[in-house]
Amino acid sequence: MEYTQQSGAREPDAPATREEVAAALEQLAFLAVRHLTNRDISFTAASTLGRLSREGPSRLTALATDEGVTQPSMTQLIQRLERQDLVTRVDDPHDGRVVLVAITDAGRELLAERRRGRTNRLAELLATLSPEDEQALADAVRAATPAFQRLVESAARARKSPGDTAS
Amino acid sequence: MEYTQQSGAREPDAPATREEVAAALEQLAFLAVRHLTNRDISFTAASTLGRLSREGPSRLTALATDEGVTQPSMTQLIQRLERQDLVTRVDDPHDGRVVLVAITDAGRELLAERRRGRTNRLAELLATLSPEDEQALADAVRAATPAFQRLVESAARARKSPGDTAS
DNA sequence: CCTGCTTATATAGAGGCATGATATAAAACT
DNA sequence: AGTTTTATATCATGCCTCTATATAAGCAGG
Repeated sequence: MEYTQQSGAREPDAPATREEVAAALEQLAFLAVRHLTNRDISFTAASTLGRLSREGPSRLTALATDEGVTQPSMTQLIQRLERQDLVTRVDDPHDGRVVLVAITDAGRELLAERRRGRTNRLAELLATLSPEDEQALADAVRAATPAFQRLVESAARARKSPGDTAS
Repeated sequence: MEYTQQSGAREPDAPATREEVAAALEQLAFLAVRHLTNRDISFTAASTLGRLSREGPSRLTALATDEGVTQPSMTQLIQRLERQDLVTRVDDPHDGRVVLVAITDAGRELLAERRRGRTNRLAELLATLSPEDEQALADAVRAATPAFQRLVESAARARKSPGDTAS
């Protein structure tokens, strides 16, 4: 714990505190969840499909740990996705225990479809803003992207080695 | 549909497109769900509690429509929250049909606890960044906040009057 | 007052999604 | 060969959501 927990009133020119950034990111997250979420498949399902799309066929247990769910949860999820023809299962010739899960073309199409839907909804939302606001938002996104990218990577690492404060 | 759907290659100095903003928000949503989510209660449960905290006792049906779930879903959710002593139900003296749902002190405490947890986790994450990255993120958040605030309000209005493209 | 319409909430049944505990089977290691 | 470890599956349970339907209170007209 090396950050300082500030809670008093701030001067007008003071830099944004971590708490400010946290609050803003939180609000952003709520917006994202409420307006960019498709109801068709679950978050874990979408995330797993995306992973299979990026990284190719994977073992069940690897998927489970990467997605942060238990192995039985992943088994069930894969069974459902299989029923929907979004993934297929192939036995590993080198190891009779493992099952390799691979995304199907239908799975890829679903991912693309979801992405289109999200982008369109967001575009509609952005279209309600004034051009100045939209520009400000776009500039901020541009400016923040590299740092945010590293934040996401750091977060991914944090998941692997759980030095977290228990929650 | 008055926005233009751009999809070609972009010049290096081109302004951020809506697709870029969408991608950024998407990544943020993933980060949020993976790292800012407490497993104790669901998203809808937390959001409903927050609403009850902000807006005071409300009818079941009003909560359902505001949260975008069906009335039976809200009935069940409230039943669960009631079992956990996070909300209470009071009969409306003016209308024998309605049940007013109110947050309890325990509910408020849970909200505060969750917020503390999220902020702390995010602060830890931010602390892993270089000072430059953290500054960049803070500056971007500051710059984007007013526009983003209006975006959130616009989004809230959009939920009320569903002129959406079906998804 | 009684019939019928609307509104507010509840119940029933089904499926997705997660869990912990446990079973099975293949691989690996004495 | 026997034991342990690894990979996956199954079971029972609970949350969360849905659609369809039931109950019950308010409301309107005869």
